[in-house]
Parts: sequence; structure tokens; C-alpha cells
Amino acid sequence: MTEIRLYNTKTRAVEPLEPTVVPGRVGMYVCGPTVYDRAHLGNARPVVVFDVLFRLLRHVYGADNVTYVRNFTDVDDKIIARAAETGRPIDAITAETTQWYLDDMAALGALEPTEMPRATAYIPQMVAMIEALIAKGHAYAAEGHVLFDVRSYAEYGRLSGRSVDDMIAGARVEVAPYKRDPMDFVLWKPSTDDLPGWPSPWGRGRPGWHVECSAMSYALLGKSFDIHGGGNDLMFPHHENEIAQSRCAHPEGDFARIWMHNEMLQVEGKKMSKSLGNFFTVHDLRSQLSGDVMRYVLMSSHYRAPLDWTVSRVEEAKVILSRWLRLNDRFRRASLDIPDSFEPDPAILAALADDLNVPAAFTRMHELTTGNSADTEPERLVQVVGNARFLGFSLGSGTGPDPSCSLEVAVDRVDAMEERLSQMCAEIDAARAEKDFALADSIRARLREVGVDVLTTKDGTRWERNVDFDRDKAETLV
RNA sequence: GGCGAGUUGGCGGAGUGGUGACGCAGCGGAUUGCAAAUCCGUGUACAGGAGUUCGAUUCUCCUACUCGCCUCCA
Repeated sequence: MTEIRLYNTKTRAVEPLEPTVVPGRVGMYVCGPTVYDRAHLGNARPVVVFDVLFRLLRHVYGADNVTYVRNFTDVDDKIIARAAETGRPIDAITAETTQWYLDDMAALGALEPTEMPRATAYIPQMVAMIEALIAKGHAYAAEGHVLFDVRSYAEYGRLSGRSVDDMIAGARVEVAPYKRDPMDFVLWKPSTDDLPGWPSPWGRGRPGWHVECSAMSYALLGKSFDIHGGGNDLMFPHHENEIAQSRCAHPEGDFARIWMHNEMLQVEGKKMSKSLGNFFTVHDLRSQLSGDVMRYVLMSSHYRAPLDWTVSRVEEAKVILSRWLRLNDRFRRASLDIPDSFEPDPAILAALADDLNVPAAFTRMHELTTGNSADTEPERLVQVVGNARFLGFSLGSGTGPDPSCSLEVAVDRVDAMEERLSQMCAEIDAARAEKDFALADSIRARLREVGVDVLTTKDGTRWERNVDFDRDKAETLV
């Protein structure tokens, strides 16, 4: 069995994944979105990173032996603020945003996690956890709030390498009169009648930011599980607080054994922000780029290194994806299939198992997709398409500015369109035979326009889609 | 101020104690009506300094610079 090695933030070292909580089974929790707005590119990075890991885990341990939990935080002050701004009900905002998120992440080729719990469905579990923390002397109620007592947990700050005293010295903490220590954080806060709230021993209120993840991971994965992931900006305070809550509420468990953090995404060398005008949502980009191109860019540097999203990288990704797509067209033309027994390339598996070295996996893809190997064409095409799919690329089934339509619908539409494309290639051949190059070029230009490459071969003209293929435009040729 | 990450050829980006991936771009060639695609060929890179070593881009220290977190954030 492939040994998977992962960098553990907790120990600052790469270590083997040893699924021993439940032997042979892996539990993974990744912090999901707070649903109040469209997912941006930065939100997409961890989704893709942990999707690659999820795919690897499913391959190594078997799909039924991997539980991947990614939550939706649907109670939060940002959501309340959004409701106030727009005058819309909170439920409508969270439901809509949740669906947007699922659509956008699917476009990026991300598999749905095994479990996608919503925070509001776990309020009783949160209350129970808070009660346990109070009972064990790790939390206290004050003025309708319940706060976690950071001084009661000696290891507080260990994950992020900070000490409580240092952080207080940093002095950028909110000092509320009801806090025993400035670093204490809120587990529960009171809600006025106009705010979302649930009954609790401390009055009507709502959970603080961090408890939901502790409560949901405990409910779905238990007191110990293998992997916890998220962006490295969550390391402090979010993950630190999760650890404190979970370890104090369930001291008999380990909570997460391996902590993984992806580095931040930047845009053209700067932090993505609305004020800099370099802020992009996945939804925005989907009108210009295929999900595969976005996925490729997001996978093109190691997850623990910063990723700079730039125009030139997008262009480079298009070149690569076009090549893969052309090979995929040949694969389809040859009526090939990926056999059930298909095994991903050993070099790709080894690269991914080595702390998700996706760039090294791409190197192998480059070897498979370039160079002269005409004598092994069918085999090679199966390798290319099989491995690309393993890495989460849809190769055309989701390509084009409208990747959202279902595969089944797409197949029928594509068949009629493909016939037309072949017909146009025949027209080019006829024109060239009569040396009517102007006509041949004009037909070629029309094909290019919809994102189809025209290949001049000894056996006549052929078409292959490139990454700019636009299904809707191609339909107009029929 | 505290904590952390990083600095590899024009660009992107792996990796290694012993002449140094891979991709994009460029250049040359094949092919082509011209292209595109494809194929073949082509690269004086490891921030600076000191040290360890037979030998360092790879280990150690220092300097410079960049970036992130410490506040909502993936």
C-alpha cells in the first residue's frame, strides 16, 4: 500500500499518515465556508487542495473507507450583517450561498465531501460541549456570554507557535470587561430578539465562531480523527481555539492528529482584496475560463507555497489543458474507455503521496502528453485521460464557459455538433483540393472562433477542441 | 513588536551534498499552400556573505529583500 506522507503543522515535520483511529479508515475535516457571499479564488484553493488529497485517500484506502467532512457555517455575524444590508431573510441568504458554493466547487472538479454539515443543525451539540467545558472548569459564563478560559489549557498556542503572554503583548485583542483574560474567546453570545438565537442555559443566544467546527467534527468523526485541514490564516485563532475546546471537552481523545494548512493565494503578486480591485469570485471567472483551467492554476504550485494567480499562469494553463483536451478528443474518437482496473501512474501516485507534490505529478503528466509515442497511441491515450481524471480534470465534459450543464444533456448536444464540425473539415478538404485557400481559411477561422483547432494531416483535416472551446458558440454552427 | 514562510534560468516551478527536472515563452529545424497542431534540437539558474565538507544550489550562521499571520478572512 502506498505510504502517504504529510506535513503536520502540529509537529512541523512531514510524517506518515497512520490511520489507526479506526484501522484502515481515514477521517478528514476541512473548514468550509461561512455562507454569506460568493466563493472567491482564495476559498477555492483549499477546496482543490483537499480534493486532491481526498482522491488520493480514496484510491489508497478505498472510497468507502474515507470520511471527508466539510462544514457550512450558516450562523455568523457576517451573515447577520448581510441580512441587515439587503433586507433579505437569513435563511434565504445561506441557502442561496450554499448552492452557489456547491455549483462553483463542482465546476472546479471538486468531489462533494462525504458529509457537509450545517452549523445550525448542531446547536444542541454545541451547547452540550459548552456545558461540558464549564463543568470541567475550562469555560465560564459572564453577562450572557460564555467564554473559554485560555489560561486553563496549558497547550493553548502550541499549534501556531505562540504564547498567550506574547499575544497579549501584541495588544490587538478585544478587551471586554467580562473577560477574565484578554485572550479568552467567546463560545456563546446573547442574541437580542431580532437576531437569530437558540435557547440555552445562559439565555437565548448563538454560538461564537469556533465551537461549530469542534461540535461537528466530534459528532461526525469522533474524539480523535486523522486529518484536519484549512487555510493557514485559520491556524490562529480558529484552529487553536478548536483544539482548546475539543481537547478540553474530550481530553480522552487526540482531536486531529495531522494538521494541514495551505498557503494563501495572491493575485498578480498582491493579496486579493476588493480595495485593490484584484478580487475575483469563482463565479466571475467561470464566464471566462473552464473549471479545468482554474483547477490547473490552483494546482500548479505546492499547497504549502503561496500561489500567485496571474494572467500569464492562466495562459500557460490553457496551453497545457488544450493539449490534454486534444488527446482526450483522440481518446473519444478511438472509442477508448478507462478500464475498471485502471491504476493511476505510479509516478503520479508517488508524487501525491509525498505531501501532495502536485507539480511533480504534473511533470509526469507532461511526460505522458508530449513526445513521440505514436506506436503506443491507444495505451498512451488511456494513460493520459485516466490520470487526468484521477487528478480531477473533467477534460471537456465540463469545459467551456458553460460547464454547468449536465453530462447527459451535453452528450446529445455534442453529437450533433460534432457531426457538423466533421462536415466543416470535409469542406476544408474540398476547398483545399481545388486550391480555394480563401474558402478553406474562412472555414478554419469559423472553427477556431468556437475553440476548435483545425489539424491538417496526411489523412485529411480533423478537428480537436482546445481549452477555449465554447459549446454554445459551437452549437450555432449546426 | 511577536510568530512563521520564502528568495532556483525571460516566466512558472520541482528537487538533490557530487555539472544541475519539468512546463511556458524564445530560438533553429521538420512538416504545411500559409497557418495551427505535432515532432526534433536548443538554456552560462539556484539572493549576498561566512562556515562545515574532498565537494553545497542542497547543511549551519549572518545580512538583504519579499510575503503571510497576530483583527473578519481559505
